[in-house]
Amino acid sequence: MAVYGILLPLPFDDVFDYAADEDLTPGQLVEVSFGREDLAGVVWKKGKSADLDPKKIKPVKQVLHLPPLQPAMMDFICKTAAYNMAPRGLVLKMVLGHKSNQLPKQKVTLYGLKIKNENLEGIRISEARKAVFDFLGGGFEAEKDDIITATGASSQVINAMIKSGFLYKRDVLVNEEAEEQKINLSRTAMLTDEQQKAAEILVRKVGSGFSATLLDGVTGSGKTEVYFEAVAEALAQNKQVLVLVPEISLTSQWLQRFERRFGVTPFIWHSEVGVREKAKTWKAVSLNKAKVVVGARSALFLPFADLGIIVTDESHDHSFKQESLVTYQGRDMAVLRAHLEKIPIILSTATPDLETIANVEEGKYDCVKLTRRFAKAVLPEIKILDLKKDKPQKGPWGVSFLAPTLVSELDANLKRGEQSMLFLNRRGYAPLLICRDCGYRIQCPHCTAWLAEHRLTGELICHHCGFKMYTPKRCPECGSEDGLTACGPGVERIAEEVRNRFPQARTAILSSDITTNYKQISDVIRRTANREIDILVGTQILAKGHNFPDLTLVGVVDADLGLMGTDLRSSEQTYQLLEQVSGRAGRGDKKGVVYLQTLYPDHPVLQAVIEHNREKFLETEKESRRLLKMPPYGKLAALIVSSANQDAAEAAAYYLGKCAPHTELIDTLGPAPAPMSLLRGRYRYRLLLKTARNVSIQEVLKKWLSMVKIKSNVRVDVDINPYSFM
DNA sequence: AGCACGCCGACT
DNA sequence: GTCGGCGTGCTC
Repeated sequence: MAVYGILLPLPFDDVFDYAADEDLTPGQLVEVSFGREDLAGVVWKKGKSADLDPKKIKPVKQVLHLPPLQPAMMDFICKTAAYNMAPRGLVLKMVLGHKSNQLPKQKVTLYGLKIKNENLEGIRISEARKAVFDFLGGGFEAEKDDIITATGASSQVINAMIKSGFLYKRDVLVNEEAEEQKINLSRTAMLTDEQQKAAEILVRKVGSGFSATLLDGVTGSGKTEVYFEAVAEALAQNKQVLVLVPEISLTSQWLQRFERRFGVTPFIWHSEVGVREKAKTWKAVSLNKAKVVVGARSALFLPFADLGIIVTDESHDHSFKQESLVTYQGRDMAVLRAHLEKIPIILSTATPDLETIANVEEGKYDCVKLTRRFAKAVLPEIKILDLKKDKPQKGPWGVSFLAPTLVSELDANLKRGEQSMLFLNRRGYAPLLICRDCGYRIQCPHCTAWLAEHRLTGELICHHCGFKMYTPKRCPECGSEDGLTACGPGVERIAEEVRNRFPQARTAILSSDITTNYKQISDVIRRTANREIDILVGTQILAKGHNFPDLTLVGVVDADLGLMGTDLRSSEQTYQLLEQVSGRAGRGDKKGVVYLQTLYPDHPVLQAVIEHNREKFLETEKESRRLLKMPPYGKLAALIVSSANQDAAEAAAYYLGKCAPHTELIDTLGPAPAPMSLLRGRYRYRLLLKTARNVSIQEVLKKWLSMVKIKSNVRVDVDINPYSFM
């Protein structure tokens, strides 16, 4: 009986000792009992790690019939954990995925709708039940857990629905295996000379070890088609391919382009994919049957058997950063994985961030440029609308948020039969309700934030913790009947104004709280692409890589949003966002126009956007980062000290601050109450650690944290290279 | 993380 | 008297 160290998918950095009589190899997946539950774990090393009573060592229950993790994958787990200051077990948890694919399950029970959505008349339906009906509409089947997470309905609601005959259940064997993906490589792409040259450079990287290449192309230049060539090359060498995309841009549009090129649907991996499907994909990936996977950042932790290339699409996108459980920047971890697997990675974007540019300038990354838009398309003209001069005019529906010039241009565009888009990065109807009579502002009980009004659902919602309440009729403070007034615009309010001004136009809203799942988002995007929509009003989602050939006018309702942020990346992010949004206009053969509404027409970021002058923006931004010794010219880490008990959080934060290292190369700031000083019922304090580039910030953090005894009701979260300081 | 154990306040 | 709040400690 030999003892082995088994890494478990739990928040521990160390392995646990188990005994086995057969010979085990590191990387093998095993089932063990831990406490009262059974878990899948990974054999990490031979020999015992802890000095404990041999009677306590439990036996390995069984070796799972799954391919073992490869050494590069185990190395990736260790390095990801070390870099992000997370326990290795938590990184393993991301690798093993959802619980149900960790242990082989015999069967799984799926639920579907027994009756059609349309036949619901005369039946009283609660909010939760309605969500279940919507989720399972169109013959969709899902596991109970998936229905619960997707709809927020409780399991009692679902049980009641089964009992009263709304849902049927069906048992499915879970050990179904995916067919090997057959890729059609005989197709070829139509590329311009510039694209062809870029593609050739990328193709040559495949199969020649590690390399990182920035594919830097203006919006609409056909980056996707270019990196598809490198994908094709990897597939031709019979290697696997991983394409990482921002969570929301994995729409049917992207998939259609992929299918047109390769004749198959790739395996898809993101948060809305069901447990059963994930188990199938996980296995197919580890058995080298899945050749191409497209997914959100979590797909990076899939155990590929023979990976040949990684692509990150829209690689500047901030949704590659995970901010919960293990905090990591998916794009950076993708580069790390490519390095360990000794394969190329392509970072594709129109708006690279400063870190990536610095890596190119230092020769760590290669760079391939695409400077021209595809076919006849040209870059749109960008015009600034000074809201101080071009003041929005009140209408019979109330306050206006659109400058008269923008209104008349929208009108003209509508008359020409062309499409328009209005962009405002703010969900709901209004960001805040204020009482005109007593000045009271309705705040979230769990966070330092106002509650946003959502008029479509009649609710006030906290955009930070999800707290919801019905919109009160009277002011909760003074009881005034008509005092509550919506303050400022959200997309719903802009859409309301558009409908009032242009009742004949077909309008739609694209916002994560109205279009809540991939199906709905894809639907709006499809209708827009099919010209069934005249004016599309939307948030963030609009900025992401969609292709609407007939869209010729883009209006940015508030270009200043984010310009005044305290975040070191806020001007970079605003620049990227405006550039990306502008990039939606004029992708077909008609020229596009973009209007930026602003109160600060001379702001350098806006000036750089209208001139399409990225260099100018980058130079000023680099200069200020250099002066502040901020990334990429220094390293940065944030410590968030939080507790349900305010005194405990404050005490711990000040104690950390007192022990903070200060040297020539190391600087600490804080503690200060975090910008969101109360979040989800926890009081938060923040400290920032800044070091020179050649210092290992993780080592400094480790030493610092080991000096301080933190009480158990206080949590310290480390964020390496923080994006948001919230 | 998840779970049990255990020690104090509030309520049928 | 008991129910249940969460602070503490443990899992190989």
